[in-house]
Amino acid sequence: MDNTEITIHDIAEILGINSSTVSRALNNSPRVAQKTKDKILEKATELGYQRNDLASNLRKSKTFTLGVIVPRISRHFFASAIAGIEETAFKEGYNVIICQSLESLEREQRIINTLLANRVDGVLISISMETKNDDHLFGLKQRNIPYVFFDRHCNTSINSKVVIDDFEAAFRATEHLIQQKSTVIAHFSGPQNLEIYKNRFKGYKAALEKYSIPFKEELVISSSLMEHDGEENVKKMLSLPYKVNGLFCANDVVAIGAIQYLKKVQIKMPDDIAIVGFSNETISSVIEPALTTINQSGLEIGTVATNLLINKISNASNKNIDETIIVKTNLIERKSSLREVN
Amino acid sequence: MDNTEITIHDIAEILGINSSTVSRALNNSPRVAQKTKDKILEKATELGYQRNDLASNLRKSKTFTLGVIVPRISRHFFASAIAGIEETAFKEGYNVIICQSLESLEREQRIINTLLANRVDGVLISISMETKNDDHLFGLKQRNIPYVFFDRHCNTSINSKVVIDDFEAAFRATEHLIQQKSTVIAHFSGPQNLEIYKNRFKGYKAALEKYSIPFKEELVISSSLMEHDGEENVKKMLSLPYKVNGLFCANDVVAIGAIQYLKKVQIKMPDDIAIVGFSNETISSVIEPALTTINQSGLEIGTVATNLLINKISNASNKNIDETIIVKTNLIERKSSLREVN
DNA sequence: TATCAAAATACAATCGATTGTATTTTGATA
DNA sequence: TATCAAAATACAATCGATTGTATTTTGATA
Repeated sequence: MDNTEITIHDIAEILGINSSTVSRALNNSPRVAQKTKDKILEKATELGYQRNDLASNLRKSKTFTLGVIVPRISRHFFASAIAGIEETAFKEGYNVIICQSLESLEREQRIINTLLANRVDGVLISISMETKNDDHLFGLKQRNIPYVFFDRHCNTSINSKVVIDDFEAAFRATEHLIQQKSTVIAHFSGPQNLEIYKNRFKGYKAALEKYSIPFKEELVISSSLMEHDGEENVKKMLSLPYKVNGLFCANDVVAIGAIQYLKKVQIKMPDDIAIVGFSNETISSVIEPALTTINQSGLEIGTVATNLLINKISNASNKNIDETIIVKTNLIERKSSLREVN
Repeated sequence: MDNTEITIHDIAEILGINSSTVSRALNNSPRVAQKTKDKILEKATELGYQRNDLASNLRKSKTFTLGVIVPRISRHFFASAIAGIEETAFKEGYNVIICQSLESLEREQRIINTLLANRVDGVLISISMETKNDDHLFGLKQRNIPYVFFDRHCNTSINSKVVIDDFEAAFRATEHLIQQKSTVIAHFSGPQNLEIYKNRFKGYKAALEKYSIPFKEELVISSSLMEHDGEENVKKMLSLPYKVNGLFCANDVVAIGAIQYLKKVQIKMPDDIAIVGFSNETISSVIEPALTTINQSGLEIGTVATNLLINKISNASNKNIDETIIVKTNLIERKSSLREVN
C-alpha cells in the first residue's frame, strides 16, 4: 500500500553496498561474489523488489517489445496469427503490443507513430485495405527498426514478408472447380490494391487459360469480402447472361454469405454451382454444404513471421536482408464442390 | 540510417536554447512563447524527432499501457473482447499489451510479473481454467495497480468485474428447453472452480427445480468444453439409462461438437433432443441445425471493462471501489431447440 | 531612461537501472 | 609478514525526458 517502489538503491542502502553491485547481482553477473548475490537476492525477495523495465530499457535502448498491426483482431485468421505471434514472442522473452488498423490507413499511420514512441524492437504488420504502399513505414526504415509483413503485404518495394503463394493456391482452387466439371466459373474478388487479392485473381485467370475456358470480365465481382457482400455478389452474378456453375471466392467469409443466399433461393450446391473459398475459417467445415477451401494456418504464419523478425532483431547482419518465406497451403475438398460425377 | 536518435537536447543545442524549453514547447506548455514554440516545432519536424516514451514514462511514472490476460486469443469470444479493449484503449490514448495464459496458472503468474516490470497502469484479466483464487494478483494489490476481471473471474475476494449473469442466462436457457417440451435435460458443464461454470450449473438446476423436474447427478457431464469433448460427452450421455431429450451446454464449442456427433449417429435435433449452447460463437448461426444460444457480446464486455479500468486509473478516488457491472445477454432461439409442437 | 512585475527561459535534480573504469579487498606466494 | 595479481566492489556517467526553482528578458509605466 505504500507508494514507494523498491529500487536497487533501496536494497543497496539497506545492505550497505553500491547499487551497481545490486544491479549486477540481480542480473547474475559473474563479477559479483556468490555470497553477495545470495544476500542481495534474499533481500530483494523479502522487499518484493520488481525491476523497472522502463529504466532498464531506456538505459539499454532495447525494449523486448514487438508491435503488431492487424486490420481486425476478431477475424479468425488474424486472431490465430496473433496467438502464434504472442506465443513465439513470449517464448523468446518479448512482449507484444497489439493494434488494429480497422482497415484505415490513417489509423495505421498513427499506430506506427505510437510504436516508434514506445521504441519497439520490431514490427509485424498486415496492412489495411486502404494501404497502397509502404510510405508510412518510413520512420521505421529511418530508425533501422526491422519489420516483417505477414499475409497482406505491399509490393511497392522490397521487404521481408511471410506469405502464402496466393497465385498457386487460387490456381489450384480454380483447377479443382474445373475438374469437378464446372465450365462457367465466377470469381468474387477483393480490393485490387492488395497483393493477395491481385494474385488470387491472377491464379483464377491462369487456371481458366490453361483449360481454355474463356475469361469474362463480368464474372469477376469485386467487393470488401464481407458476409453481406456474398448476397449482393450472388444477385449480380445471377443477373448476368451466363449459366454460372462454378464459383471461386477470394475468402471464406464472402463464400459463406453466398452459400446462405444460394440456399435461400434454392440453388443447389454443388450440383447447380460448385463453390470454393479461401482461408479455412472455423465456420467453413461446419456450414452445409461444408465449404471446400484453401487451408491457410494463421498460427503458422504468425509463428514463422515472429521468428523471422526476432532473427532480424538479434542478428544485425540479417537486418537488411529481405527475405520472403512462403508458408504452404493446401486445398481441403468438402461437399460444396464435390460432385457426384466423380 | 544513422544510429543517433534525435533528442530534445539535440534540438536545444541546434537552436541554442535549453532542453527544458524544448520539452515544454513540444508539450505545448503555456510557459513557452509562441514564437519559440513555432521555431522548435519546425525544427523537430525537420529532424524527424520522435519522443522517447520510455524516458517520458520513467520520469512521469505513468505508461499509458494496459495489460490484458486472456486464456486464448484465438477463441472468438476473447478475440472480440480484445477488439473492444484495444479500440477503447486506443481512443483514450492507451496501449495494450496482450498475453495469453493458455489456461495455465503458472503462465498467468509469469505474465503478471512481466506486466509489473513493465509498469502497466492497469490490468484486464479473464482467468485460466487452472486458476482457483487471486493470490497471484498480490503484486498488483501491493503496488495499488488497478485491475478488472471480465467474463471469467474469481469469487474468493471482492474485486471489480464485468460479467454477465450466468445464473440467470442458464436459467433462461434451461427454461426454454422445458417450454419446448424437454422432460429429461442433460447439462454439459465446465470446470467448477470457475465461477461462470458454477453459476451456469446452478441456473440449470434452479430451472429444473422450478418446473419440478427431478435433478439427476449423472446428467451433468463435466469437461474442458473443447469441441472433441462434445463427442465424448454425448457417448457418456447415451450410455445412461435415461431417454435424454434436452441438452444445455455450458458453451457453444462443446455444443457444436455434440451436434456433429449426434448427426453422425442419426439422432434428430430438435425432435429427439433439443439443444441450447452458450456464447453465440460465429459458427453457431451457420451450423445445421442452427444452435439456440445465449448471446454474449465480447465486444461490449471488453469495452465496458476497459472504461471501468481507465476510470479507476484516472480517478484515484474510484481506485478502491469495487464495482460489478453486469452486461445484458439474450437468448437467441434457433432451430436446434425449436420444436414443431409450438 | 530607471523601475519592476510578468513573461520567458535556463539551471539542475530526478525517474531507476546499467556499465566502463577506478579503487579496494582477498588470498596465494615468497 | 610484504607483495601482487585476481577478484570483488565502488564510483560516476549515462539513457532522454520532465519539472520545481532560479535567473534573465521584456515591455509597460513613471
